[in-house]
Amino acid sequence: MHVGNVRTAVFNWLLARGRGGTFILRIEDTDVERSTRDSESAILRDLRWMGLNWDEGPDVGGPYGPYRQSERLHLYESYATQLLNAGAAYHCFCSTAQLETERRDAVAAGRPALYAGTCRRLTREQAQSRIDAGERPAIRFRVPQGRDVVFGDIVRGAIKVSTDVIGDPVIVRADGHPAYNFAVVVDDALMEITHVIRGEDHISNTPRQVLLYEALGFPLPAFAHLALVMGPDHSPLSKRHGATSVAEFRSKGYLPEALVNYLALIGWSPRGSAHGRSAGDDAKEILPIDEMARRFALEDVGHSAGVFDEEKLAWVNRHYLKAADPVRLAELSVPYFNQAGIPMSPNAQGLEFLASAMAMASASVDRLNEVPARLALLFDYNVEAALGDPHVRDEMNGDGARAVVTALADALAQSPRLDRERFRAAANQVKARTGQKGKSLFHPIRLALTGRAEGPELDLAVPAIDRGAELPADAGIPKIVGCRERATAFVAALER
RNA sequence: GGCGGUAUCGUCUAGGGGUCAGGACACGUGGUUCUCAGCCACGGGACCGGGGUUCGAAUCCCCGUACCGCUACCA
Repeated sequence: MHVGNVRTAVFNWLLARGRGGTFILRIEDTDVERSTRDSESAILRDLRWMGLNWDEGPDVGGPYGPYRQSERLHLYESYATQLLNAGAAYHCFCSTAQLETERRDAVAAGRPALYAGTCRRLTREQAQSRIDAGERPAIRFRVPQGRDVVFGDIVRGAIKVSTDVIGDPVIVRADGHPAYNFAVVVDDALMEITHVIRGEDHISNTPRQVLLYEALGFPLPAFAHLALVMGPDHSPLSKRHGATSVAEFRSKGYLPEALVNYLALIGWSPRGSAHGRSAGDDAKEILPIDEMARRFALEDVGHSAGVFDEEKLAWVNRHYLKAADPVRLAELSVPYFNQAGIPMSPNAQGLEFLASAMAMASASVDRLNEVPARLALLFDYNVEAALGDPHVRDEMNGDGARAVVTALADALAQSPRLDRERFRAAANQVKARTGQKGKSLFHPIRLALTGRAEGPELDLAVPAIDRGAELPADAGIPKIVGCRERATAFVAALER
């Protein structure tokens, strides 16, 4: 599912949930080519992951089923027949080639490119005899000429279109499948849909549909057309802009609540939220989905297209990462460790350990896929690689740094596994022995204990390393070398 | 080509006849007595153009321009 489409789903969901409405999932699978089992299950999977639960749908059923258009063919057929009998629709035998020629001619002549009406005046007898002769016609809706169709749009206000620029649309294809514009009208009416909220690419379809509602004697729902989501170059968001599908954002390690929150912010802001001279609590853009539902109003939705900004998505994601349950984060991170070449399948104890180490990653990372890099210092401690770095070598050539590391190894030699207090005590001991402080004290310690010049706070990292070193082999976590062993190995390597 | 839609910092937006045009992301600077990230503070940065209405227009109206959509027996 494309994020632009889920955003539409988000707005629908928000309205339904905020007003005690019913959120319905209907599968529009009248295009046999494009509609597959996979595409349907992918939609369900993405929607579920996003937390956009539905009250009625193909999987849960409901009083207005079935919820797949492919299972409602008899309904469309019956309404098409009704239209045919009323003279509001007619059979069309025109070939695609003929249609194409007519369209090109119309454009060349500066006329609107619409159906020429060739079969409009065929009598029912003429049509019937051609059908009997084996021709397979489509069914077109007879658009009344010379009047304006006006419909209200909650987002944009009244929209008026002359029927003179609307060609007679095909409502049933030659293969018997209904066309989109027809199927949705029948379904929306039968399913008693009150609000049709969709992308603005459908606004030109709406007049045709309004005409169909009229011809069928159905009451009109409320319409709301949402501006589209664009890429940074202001063209429709597509692959070349990077990730575009829910599945891709999921696999990059965005949290669903963050994606939902961010998507809702494109084209909508809570009334008065960003308003005023100073930012108060109301100015918060971080809003849990239920809170958004409570505040959501279609009237507050913007009119113009919005550019999808992954930087801002990442910012929103960070907020949710910080607030998330560490155990959940630990579970979600496991696949990323495996991808990153840190194979693991933690049991409960391993997970608990991972969760305890999560704080040093979740507060400083944009996405879950960055967690392994942030926590790699736990698992791959490599003295040779560290000393192979010219900068590290350089720093360790200083007498001060050398003394710090040696003193550290000494201090840790007798020490039990470090927790935060013991680490501080050890650091103070080194400080007293060497006279080094601040950066020239802690940076060599960091190098010796993590093998890296940068990383999480040592107060967090050091205890995590030693907790990991105590883990039994069956915890499902790669073996972790403790700080004592690291310091010793580092000094030894330095002396070589 | 025809028809429809849209136009406030780079981006998402608030506002709307008289405002220092506000906030958020991003960016820059400084702080956080180990680093990166984070966090905090401060800073630069916008009303598409032209007419009209009005004492006064970014705001209302018209035209233009740009962008987007539709113009399918796709949805």
